[in-house]
This record gives sequence, C-alpha cells and structure tokens, in this order.
Amino acid sequence: MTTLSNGAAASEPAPERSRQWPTMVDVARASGASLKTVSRVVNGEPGVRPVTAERVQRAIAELGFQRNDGASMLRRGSSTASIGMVLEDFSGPFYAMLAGAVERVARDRGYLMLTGAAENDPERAARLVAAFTARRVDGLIVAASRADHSDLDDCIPAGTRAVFVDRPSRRGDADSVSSDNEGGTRAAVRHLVDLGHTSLGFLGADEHSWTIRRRLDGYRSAVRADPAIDPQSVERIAMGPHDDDTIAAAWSSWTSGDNPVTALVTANNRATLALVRFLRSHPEIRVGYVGFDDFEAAELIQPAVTVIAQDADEIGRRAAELLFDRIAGTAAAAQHVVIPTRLIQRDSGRR
Amino acid sequence: MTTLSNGAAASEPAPERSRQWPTMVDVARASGASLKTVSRVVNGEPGVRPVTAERVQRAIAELGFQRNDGASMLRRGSSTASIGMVLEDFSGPFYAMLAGAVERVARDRGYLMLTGAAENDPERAARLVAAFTARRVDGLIVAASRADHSDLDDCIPAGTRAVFVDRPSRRGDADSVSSDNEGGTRAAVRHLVDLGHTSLGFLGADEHSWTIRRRLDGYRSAVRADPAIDPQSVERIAMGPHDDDTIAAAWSSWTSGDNPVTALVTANNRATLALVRFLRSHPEIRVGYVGFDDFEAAELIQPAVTVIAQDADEIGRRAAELLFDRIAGTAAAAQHVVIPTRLIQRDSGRR
DNA sequence: AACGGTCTTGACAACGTTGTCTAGGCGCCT
DNA sequence: AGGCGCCTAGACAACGTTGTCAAGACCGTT
Repeated sequence: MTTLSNGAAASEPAPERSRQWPTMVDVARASGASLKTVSRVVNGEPGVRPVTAERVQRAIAELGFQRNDGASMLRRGSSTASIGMVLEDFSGPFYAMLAGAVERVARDRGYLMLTGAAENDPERAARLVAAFTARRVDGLIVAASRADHSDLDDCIPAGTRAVFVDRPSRRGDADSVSSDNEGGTRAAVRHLVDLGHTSLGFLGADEHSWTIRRRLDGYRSAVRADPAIDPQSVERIAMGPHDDDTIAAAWSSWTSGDNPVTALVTANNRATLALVRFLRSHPEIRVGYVGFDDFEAAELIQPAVTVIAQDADEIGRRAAELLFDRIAGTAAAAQHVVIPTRLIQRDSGRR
Repeated sequence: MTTLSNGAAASEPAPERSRQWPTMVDVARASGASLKTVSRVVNGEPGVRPVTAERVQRAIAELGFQRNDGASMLRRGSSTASIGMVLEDFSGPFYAMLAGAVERVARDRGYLMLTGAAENDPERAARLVAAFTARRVDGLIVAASRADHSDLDDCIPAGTRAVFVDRPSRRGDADSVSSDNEGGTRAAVRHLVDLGHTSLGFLGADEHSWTIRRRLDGYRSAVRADPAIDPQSVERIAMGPHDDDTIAAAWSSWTSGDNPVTALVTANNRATLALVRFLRSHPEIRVGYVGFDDFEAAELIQPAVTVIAQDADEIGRRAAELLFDRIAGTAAAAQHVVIPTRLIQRDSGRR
C-alpha cells in the first residue's frame, strides 16, 4: 500500500487513512501473548499471570491501543449503550435544558447520547431516526413537536423503545412526558381574572404544534368555564409567528368594539418576546399579560414578566428515566407523564 | 438458547433482549436469495436481476430489516461517520448555539454527532473523550474551556483529529477557533472611554477559564495603553462568580478613594446578569457598563445592555468545517481561527 | 459443436472483538 | 510413578456485514 518502491500504485485515492488504530492482534504481536490473552487483560478477566498482564499492559501503553467498542458490542451482541435524541433545535432554552437533563441521566448510566435537530422539517426528523436506529441505539427520545411530526411515529420501527416529549405518540406503546400545557394556560387565565381582567385574548404561535394546540385548549376551556369573562375572548385568538404588525392588527381588532381586551396570554417564549417588543414601541398601550415558558430575562425586564414556567429539567429527567426503565425491560403499559407547570407571579399581569 | 424444549436453561437472566433485529441472513432465508445478493440489494449494487431484487425487497419490508451500520462500518474499515462534541453544558446559549451549528454542518455531510457535557469536571471531560474515541468517532470538537481542562489534551490520542473551541490546545497539531476575546474587551474599554469614562473596573468570572483570562488580558492592555484612563483601573479587577455581596464589596472598595470607578466591563453573561440584578436592588448606584456576550434580554431590559457579541454560530460552523477538512485529509499546519466580536451599542455604556 | 463473453449468483474470508473449548504446566495426592 | 485437579494460555468460531473470486446460465460467434 504505502510501500515507497511501488511507483505504479501512486494513484492511491484514499485520503491518507487516519492513523490506523492498533488492534488486539497488534498488541498480541508486540507483547508475545495471544489475542485472547490480550482480550482478557483489556477486559480485566481473571486467569492471566501478573507477569503476562504486565507485559501486555506495556504493549497497550506503547501502541496506544484502545478497544474498538463497536466491534466489541457486535461480538458480544450487547447493546450499544447509546441513545438517540431528536430535538427541534439546540438553541431554544427549553430544548437545551431538556438535552442537558437527558444527557446527564444517560451519562450516569454509562450511555452516550446521539443528538440531532429536526429544525421543523419532518423529513429531517425521519432521517435522524433512521440513522439512529441503523446504529442500533437502545432507545430514542423524541422531542420534536413544533412542526407536525406525527408521520415520524411510523418511521420508528416496532420494538424500538422511544419516549416522546411534549407530545404523545400515535403508537400506543410509547411513553410520553409533557408539561401540563392546558393546566398552564388555565392558571394564566385564572391569574388574570384574579387581577380583575374580564376581557382576554390569546397570542398564539405555530398552530400545527401539538403543544401550542394544548395551550390553546386550556385557554379556551378556562375562558368558557368562567362566566365572569367576556365570551368574545374565546374567539380572540391570533395564531402564527408574530411580529409588530401581526400584533398591531390583532390588538386594534380586539380593542375596536365594546369591552376591549385588557389582558393577553402568550403561547410561547417567542410570542411573549414579540409582545414585549411591541409594547416597547407602543408605550401608549397598556395591557396585562402572562407568558408561557420562563426565560432568563423575564424578571429583569420591566415590568417583570409573569410566566407559566415549564420544568424542562424534570421533563428531560423523567423522559430519560422512563426510557431506561423500558430498556431494562419493564413491560408495563405505556405511561403518559404530565409534569406540572408553575405560575411565577411577577408584574406583567396587572396593566 | 431460546429452545422451548430445554427447560434446564430457564435461568435466562437477559432482560428480555430487545426485539432482535433481523439480519441479512434472515432476509436471505426469507427471500430464497443468498446473503451476498441481499447485501447487493441493500447497497444498490448492480448485478441483480430485477425479479430477484424485488423478491429481496419484499422480504426486507416484511421483516423490517435495517442494516446494522456498525457491522457494515467494521467490515468496510470505513469511518463511523460520526463526530464527538464535548461541551461545557447544554443550557448556556453560547454552547447551545455552538452545538447547533456544529450539528448542522455534520448533518449536511451525513455525519452524526455524539454530545456530552463536561460540567466543569475535567475527569468527566476525559471520560467523554475516551468514550468517543472508543467508538472511533472521526473527530472531536472540544468546547470545554470554563474549567481548566488543559489535561484533557493529553487524553486525546495522537492521530485523532480534534478542533478546540475557545481555547487552543496544548497539542501543537490541533486547530482551534475562538472569539477575539482580547479585542472584545479592548473594544469595550474604548467604547466606555469614548463615552467619557476614565476610571474603570473589571467584573470577572472563573479565573481558571482560558477565555476569561483572555478577556482580562484585553482589559488590562487597553487600560494600560490609554493614558486618559486612571492607572488604578488596572488593578480594579474582581474575579470569581459574583452575587450581590461580592459586587457590593468590589463596588464600595472601588469608589471609596478618590477618582471612583464610573464604568465596568463584565467578563461574561453571568457576571453581566449579576451586575444588572445588583443595580436593580441598588437604584442609587449609577454606573456605565458593557457586558461580554450578548443575551436575548439585553435589548429588552432598561437600560438596554451594550454588549460585546460573540458569533457562536460562526464559531461552530468554522470549527466543524475545519474538522471536516482534517478528516478529508488536509495536511496543512494547525490553524488558529479568531472570529471577530461585535460591539452592539445600546444604552448601558453611559451612566 | 465448441468457444468466448456477459450477466447473475453464491461460497468464503475478513473487519476487531469475545465465548467456548482444549492443551499444557504445575503441584498434590495416593 | 501415576492420576487428579487447578491455573494459564491459545486455537477457533462467531457477531453482521462486505470484498473477492469462481461457478453456472445464457447469448452470439466461429
């Protein structure tokens, strides 16, 4: 291959193959032991004389040998000690915390985590799942609920353990963990009513998201359930990504008639921030609001934003633990864990 | 093993081995073709009659066969098409964006990303690197600079491609990508001087972090270089994680003598936020400041915070591209890419 | 009818590792 | 001296896949 004398084979296309890793055979040759003895030393199995083990260890150190875990797992037929995580993106604080919590649990159990972002593209999510299962991950955490990834469920081969975050799966057998989205917006509405608001509106987000739809459901049911609230509030719903213009349009339509809106519930971080920016550039507008999802700045901006906080850390932890229970073989029926939200009262509720 | 007749072997301890994946041998049996023919069909190799291919495809679909990429890569001796990323944690916006950018590049090239958090623990970082290389990742992105992870360099086997983020490696041969930390704080000092400040202080962070030390260097050199600045400023440096008390102590010491401090540079997000909170609870204190690292709330809080913004996305992209260049075999000398920072002028500079 | 060529197919070895089994060496007993 | 058991060590097959090579079927040509 790399013999200098062989000028004819100069058309070598290989990109200078990374330094080939030494194998157990190399270690065996170098130490004068047999392949199997090396394997025993590497795995700390008994039945090797200290002298021999020492010789092998020296060869291992000299060659910089490191066992090829892939080959080992193939031979053993053991699990790959890895899980795959599909998330929407990395940079949202919710997903970032989620990933962190999952990885922490995985690491504690000696597992590695493969991660990929779906970025709102169902096909990309499907490709990720395929790549993960082709590497025989022991399980999947699917946290891609922004777009409608429901087709994804069918891409997950039966028998593959999967836990869905923030959305149940269409497959009956998969566990799921999510925030109490409906309860969250209900609490938000209650809070605004307690502060004296009776005419509300809902500043939504992507209507295809399962999470957002649940939050909307919570808003609607809370509004309908409370006779003190102006029934018009049920229809005062503006979905879709928001910017100054869309908010301005919604606002003017909701305040043009009688009984104008005095308080809003925003469906996610982005909507909350869009509203805050809108209010910055329209200081004449006064409105109470509660945002879904906490954010670092919420207590720093003025007025400090009252939010429905999700416990991303707990969600990730529970999801990972559920997954590892499945991996361990627990055969119980699918669980659907709902993690409570928490209303963090600050100042933006009153107007 | 699983023969029903053998009652003696009932002490099977295996936790109900996940559904065993079907192998090419199973597909071959089911379709009446040979193992090699199945392999050809799976890999789209020519030389299979359409009728045969059709039969094999049907068997693949029926059994739900999916190729074991691990075995395939072992046999081919090819790369694992995966990279490992060590980051400090997931939830910081900088690391989250970094990871997102790296994963995007990796995914575009058909690579999968393994990720783990070092969480300030050098040993944990070392274990991650070991686990990654044991799985024969094609390269590493090391973005763990908060604590002193410099021992980590020696854990990376020679020949393993690695790109260091936010800190060069002690190994001479590794590429690195980082923000222009020194230039960033220099720009911050210049900005404050332009606004009329002449007596400054530096609110630092973990002094073991390479990044933080570079930012401090930038502060020191900028202060020394400008005769208009009170030389006392060079010593007005408070490292370590900050809270209300540590900031209060620094502040009172820096304003007790003559020529009291009128403006601060903060070394990272956390320090900036600690300062903002401190100023919230001490409305009588007026001080100009510039923070290192942008954050979502910076433009929303009042006064909007002037920051030195890092381009995490670009850093991640460049780091990943550098890594893939190495993987492709580019043998050039190690590169140390410095990504410029950008001063985003808002209102917190003037006091 | 015999030959050469192309096309399709399959047998076999090998990737790096580990489980199983057997071969020696040694000490201890009768 | 012979037999037994223990300890250490190695030969070999196998995990699931792919590269190599050869065998056979079929075609058209001489």
